[in-house]
Amino acid sequence: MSTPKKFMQVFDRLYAAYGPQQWWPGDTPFEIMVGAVLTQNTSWTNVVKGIENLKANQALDPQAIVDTHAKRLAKWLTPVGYFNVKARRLKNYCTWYLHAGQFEELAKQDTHTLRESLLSVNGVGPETADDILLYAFDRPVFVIDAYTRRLFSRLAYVSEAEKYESLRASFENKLQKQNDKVRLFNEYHALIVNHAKYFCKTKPACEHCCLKTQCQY
DNA sequence: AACCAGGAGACAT
DNA sequence: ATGTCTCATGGT
Repeated sequence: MSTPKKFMQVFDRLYAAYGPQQWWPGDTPFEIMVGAVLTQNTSWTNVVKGIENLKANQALDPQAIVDTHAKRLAKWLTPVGYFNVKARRLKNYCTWYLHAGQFEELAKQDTHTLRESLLSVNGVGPETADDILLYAFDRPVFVIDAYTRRLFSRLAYVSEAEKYESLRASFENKLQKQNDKVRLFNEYHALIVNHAKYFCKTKPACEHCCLKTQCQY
């Protein structure tokens, strides 16, 4: 149905409109991992405040997070929203992360093994896992999020009902022949998220406005 | 003042 | 396998 060329044309238009995005916002792989968990169904501006709180308490560290009582952790995560679940999820993640030997050991694993291991953590679903794989471990996986679904279903390149794994496989397949997929996937997902600011606000959305820099409808 | 944000898990059907 | 509910603050 949609050709690989179309998927690159969308990328080219987004890149031409917005330029390189310099993702993921975060200084270290671990900070990226924390951000990936905290941003679940949450705006990034809220996540920043939570990460600032962690930093201010010397708690942007896996051992510190494991050692911090959930109640105290949740308090730091207040501005993030879902602070009780996310405190629990962060602790789950950090327990796994420390047990697995942190970045150095995990970086030795092949992408599939690492992905399955990430998904075994309670609180890490497919999108969070792929955020971490792409942005912390530089693996060529295409992240599917709500914006990706919305944009490409509005463009009628995919159906709204398509499931996560199917979409991911589809995107990765369409872009298989591109070189430097890590960089491409990195920019592509970031551009889609950035572009979401300009999504058509009308309901139902018009089908053709979603790739214009400024929707005038 | 409703509505949504860079999802995921528990649970019922 | 597929729906529905819950989690929660902050910005429009």
